[in-house]
Amino acid sequence: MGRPPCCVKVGVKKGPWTPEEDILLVSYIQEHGPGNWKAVPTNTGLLRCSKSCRLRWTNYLRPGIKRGSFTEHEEKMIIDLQALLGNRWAAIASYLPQRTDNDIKNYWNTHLKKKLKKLQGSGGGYPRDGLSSSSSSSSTSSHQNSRGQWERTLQTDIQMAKQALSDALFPEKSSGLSELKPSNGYISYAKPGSYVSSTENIAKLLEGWMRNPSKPASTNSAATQQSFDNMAGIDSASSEGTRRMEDKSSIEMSEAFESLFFFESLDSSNSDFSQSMSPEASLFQDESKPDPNAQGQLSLLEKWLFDDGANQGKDYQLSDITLEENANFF
DNA sequence: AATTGAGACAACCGCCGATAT
DNA sequence: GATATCGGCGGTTGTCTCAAT
Repeated sequence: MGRPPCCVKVGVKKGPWTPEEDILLVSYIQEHGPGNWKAVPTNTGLLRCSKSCRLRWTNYLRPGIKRGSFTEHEEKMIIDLQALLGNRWAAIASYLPQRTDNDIKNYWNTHLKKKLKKLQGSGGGYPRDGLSSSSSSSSTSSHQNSRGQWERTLQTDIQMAKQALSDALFPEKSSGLSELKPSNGYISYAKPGSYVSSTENIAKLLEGWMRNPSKPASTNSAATQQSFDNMAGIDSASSEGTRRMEDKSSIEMSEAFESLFFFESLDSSNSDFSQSMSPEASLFQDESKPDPNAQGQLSLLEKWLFDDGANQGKDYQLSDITLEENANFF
């Protein structure tokens, strides 16, 4: 018995969000924090369903989202993580905290699928075809092979995926098979400070909407400017949204909306924001200080990745890892 | 300049698990 | 325990942009 759709109500607006709607939503969340999405349409007057509000926030408006083209490093991480985790985009996104699961899913479907298909056709490239790693290949082979063969195939898959993932996550520890040099110096999990402000996201949206923003006198603090500078540097590779905006107007808009969209909730003391994130993603939320738990979980992952020696030769059971240790990861 | 097709991505839909009643 | 509700996730679709013709 499925649930009825949440938005059967007549009068619920669909389609692209307008800047005005975005402002309403962001203002509300700035005041109340994310969560209790059911109340958002009621309290804001938005003619959107709660789900739509949550999605808009999660995929577009929330702070720290990086837009634009994916770096080589990100791309490889996605491929490797997909091989390891399957189409669990939210889990994959937790390793790329600046990217949303929707973005990663889109990128996979539009770019990487084709790329991997090509690579597979040419017989080179990445060790695993992520397309078939999670289910299709395994299930197909399960029909063709005996159980033992299937298990061996799976073992090989796991080992290869682990190797690929370790290469991507810990290039300094890898065997150097696939040295990656992120073009922008972005290291996803290791630099909590790489989180960026949402101002540019909003500024992009609001371009042309407000031509004469009244510049708040107190918004040009060194901290916020630094934040924007960092963001601009990080996001310099982005093309789609950024190229539509002149640098000057970008800065002006960012300054104009700095006060509106400066999220105190980014502070680690605010738990609402973290609660709105997936457990995985919240690992990366704290800008100011590394999360000891995150460190611990990374260590666990690291341990698993590099624990081959100890486990090789033994009857290695994936389920041992996934059921127990993954329970700690996710 | 107009048309068209492909690519990119924002948004929707339906299902599931967790939780409240 | 049954049911209703909510938030979250993954698959899919719709719309927009841009390059090629």
